[in-house]
Amino acid sequence: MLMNSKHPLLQEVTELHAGICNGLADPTRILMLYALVDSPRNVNDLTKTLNLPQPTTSRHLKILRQQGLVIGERDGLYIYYRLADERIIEALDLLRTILNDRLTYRASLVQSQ
Amino acid sequence: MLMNSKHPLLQEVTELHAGICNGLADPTRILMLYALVDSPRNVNDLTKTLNLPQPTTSRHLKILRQQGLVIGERDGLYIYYRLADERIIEALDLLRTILNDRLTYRASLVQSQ
DNA sequence: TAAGCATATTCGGATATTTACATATAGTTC
DNA sequence: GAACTATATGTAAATATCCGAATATGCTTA
Repeated sequence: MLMNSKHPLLQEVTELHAGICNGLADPTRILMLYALVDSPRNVNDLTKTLNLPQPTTSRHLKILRQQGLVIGERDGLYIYYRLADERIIEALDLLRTILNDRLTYRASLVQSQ
Repeated sequence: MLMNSKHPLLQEVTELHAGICNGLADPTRILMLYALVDSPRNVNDLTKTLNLPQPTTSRHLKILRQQGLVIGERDGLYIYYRLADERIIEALDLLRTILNDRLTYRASLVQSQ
């Protein structure tokens, strides 16, 4: 059961919860997270894959890091980023499925006209 | 498999995907969605439950509507809002679980000091 | 320690988001 | 149609976000 919104702890946890969602709320960051599904990648690698200026990659990675969505580990010259938790992708997939269903439904409406 | 980020369709779908996440990326809206789990609620009801000014409630509901997260249906004087899809809560729960695990882990570190 | 590559940060401007307060619209009932 | 209740929108201020360009930092190897 959900507590009253004035409850301080719930408030704080909900803010963290929203913060995680906020980390996901950008197309570039979503592409980044999916790019990390198979294996860790370094910044340069991501930069090329996503076709971005390198500072932009770093900035988005910082946000993902701050929200605990990715973990970066340095190996010599490179910093390899990986997903902090596989369930992030599960959640993204779930939302993407909702979206797909919606788009498919719209497409079927067009079809039947 | 993920296509190149230059692909126009992927780009568009990913923007919609990010839009959905953006709809979830606010503590008030998260509380709203959870408040709708058991049954539809009208604006006044939500306003009181969440302890908000009524225009604030309406504005957040508008965003949730635009992202297809809730559906509002008028019944006479009231507009009842309900979740557009149960999987929204599934996704939120999944993310909340990740958060809980993280917080629990931190708490256990404190405990063992 | 100098050079070089990988990554991060800073700064600026443009744009978007959130909120409060006031006001408007929509539907109902008398 | 006037009064009333429920909901939505306009406006303005505060705050946050995003990006490009320039620059800084970190690590490695010579």
